[in-house]
Amino acid sequence: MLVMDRIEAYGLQAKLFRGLSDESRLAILEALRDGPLPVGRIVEVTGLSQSNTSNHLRCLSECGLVSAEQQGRFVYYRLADTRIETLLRLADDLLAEVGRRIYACTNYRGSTKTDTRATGTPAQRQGRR
Amino acid sequence: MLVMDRIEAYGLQAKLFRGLSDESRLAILEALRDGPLPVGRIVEVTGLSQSNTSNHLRCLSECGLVSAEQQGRFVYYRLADTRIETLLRLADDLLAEVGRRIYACTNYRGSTKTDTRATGTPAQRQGRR
DNA sequence: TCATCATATCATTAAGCGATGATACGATGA
DNA sequence: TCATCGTATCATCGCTTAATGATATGATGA
Repeated sequence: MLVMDRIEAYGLQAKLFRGLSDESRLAILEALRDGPLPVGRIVEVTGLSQSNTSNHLRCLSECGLVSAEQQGRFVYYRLADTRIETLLRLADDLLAEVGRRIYACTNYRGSTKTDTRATGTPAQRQGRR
Repeated sequence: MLVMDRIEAYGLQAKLFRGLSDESRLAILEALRDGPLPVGRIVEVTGLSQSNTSNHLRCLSECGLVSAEQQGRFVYYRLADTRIETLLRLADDLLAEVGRRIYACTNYRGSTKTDTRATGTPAQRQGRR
């Protein structure tokens, strides 16, 4: 069977991986590994701006990667499926082997860029408070 | 430990997932599941253009997802690690559950777009030959 | 009701990145 | 050596999309 005939199917996989292909979203998912958190807490932990965090959460939520639950004026987010963790761990395993090469891969500037969130690195911002 | 302190680490994961977040590259990886193939064969199977295929192969190769081996004037590509297959299968599992939502997710136009490779869909192009 | 807090939305901007077409490279056989 | 085949490279273009700042929405308590 020609792969071509099923190329449409890759759209979904591509979307899933695209959702996971952003440092900020990965940081959010990681933050949620230990359990549900309200948005404000996610903002603190990740160092992302409030609107940026909210945008990413909407993205993750619409894609079914996280789920939301309102409690009072807080909205708690949690990982929607345990397999998301599994996927992330498997990626870690793979990275243990090919990580060095991926690091050297210049096709995607995403991870090599100087951090553009707010000003300076998250660590720097943390120090400034 | 604040996730923030390790945010740099997500760069690698992000890159890995970004490498997997493209329909064309997924099609190429799928094509290589059954064993090594020369570039020309990949071009046929996926319906991608030659230069486009070559570009993606370079990307995948530099990131360590596929490996290349020259044989005569052909260059055979293969999956570099079995865990790549595992990762793709796990993604399939996850998609079985959240696939519908991801399909409805409009944050990424990538997979919903009308196919812009060459003219028309790959299937249409195949029929034209 | 009003002020405030927590979160969401939106327009804008700048950069990322995939596809293409032309061209270069390198191996092979005549 | 020359023509050809298989593959790689490169510049260019247009769409995609992450981040920001301002603003809106909605819940809560005084």
